[in-house]
Amino acid sequence: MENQDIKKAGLKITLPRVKILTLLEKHGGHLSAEDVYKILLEEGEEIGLATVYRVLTQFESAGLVVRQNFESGQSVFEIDNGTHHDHLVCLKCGKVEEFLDATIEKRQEAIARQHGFSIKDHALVIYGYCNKPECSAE
Amino acid sequence: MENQDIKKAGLKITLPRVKILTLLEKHGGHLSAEDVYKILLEEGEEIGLATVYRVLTQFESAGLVVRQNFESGQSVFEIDNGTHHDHLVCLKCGKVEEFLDATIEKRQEAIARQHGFSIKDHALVIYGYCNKPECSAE
DNA sequence: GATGATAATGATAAATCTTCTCATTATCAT
DNA sequence: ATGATAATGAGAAGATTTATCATTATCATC
Repeated sequence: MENQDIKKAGLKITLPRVKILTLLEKHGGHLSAEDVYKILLEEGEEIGLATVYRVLTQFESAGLVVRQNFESGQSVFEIDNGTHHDHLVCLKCGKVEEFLDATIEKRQEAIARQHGFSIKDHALVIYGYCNKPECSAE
Repeated sequence: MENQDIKKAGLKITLPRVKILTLLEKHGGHLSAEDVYKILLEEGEEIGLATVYRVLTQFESAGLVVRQNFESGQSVFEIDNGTHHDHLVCLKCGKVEEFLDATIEKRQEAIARQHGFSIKDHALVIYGYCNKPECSAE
């Protein structure tokens, strides 16, 4: 029940917040603020773009969603289900796949330690061409 | 001699291009287009911001420089010395350190293969706090 | 269930980063 | 030196995101 998540974050339960969180859960994928705005408009919801940006940032602070900065120039958001993962992005069709590799995670910790960094976060994105016929060529 | 690099890229040797490439080599670090523009202005050069953006993009296409997209929201550029590496970024002071880990590189190849992706590029950035006293405290 | 303090919304303006336009200027092969 | 062509720079414009602020909704309390 996503309403409880919103409340736990110290935020009031409002229609825009419920709509946005529900959409992200339903969609499952990686949506930009503009994506969220357009989809909600198409579904007949009345919502402002500023509200979408504001709510997504609040959800990020609250740990409800995770922000990803791919090369596209705009941030995309996905539900934070608690399991960290990295991304593979197809440069042709934009498909995003997720992966988690224990070896890489461990090495990162070691590298941060070697450099005297206390690791806070990391972003690993592999860019390439997926195996769809129209993408694999190039 | 950087003039040869510019020529090899199929670009005419112009003052702005030489200035920008020289600055990046001299500085060694990671500069944004705005950084490059300001530094050149301070050095008394006459140059337009549009030219800086244009030239940096051309240099990127030519493989002379590498573009990095950190969380800052703006692209930063560094000379491409041919040796790929990843980055550690301090969230407090902005310090950037470089590293290369063979294990991680190999695992990425394997992961891309497993997912049917032909890997084109990747970006790994570890965010954290460096060991300077003013940064290491959370 | 009504009330009121407070937070949230949405339209718009503005900030930020980057690219485009186009008249002027510089480069370089001849 | 000349001329075809590419490059520059100033400003406009585009794209993404944030700030402003009057109006509206939420929710604890009565």
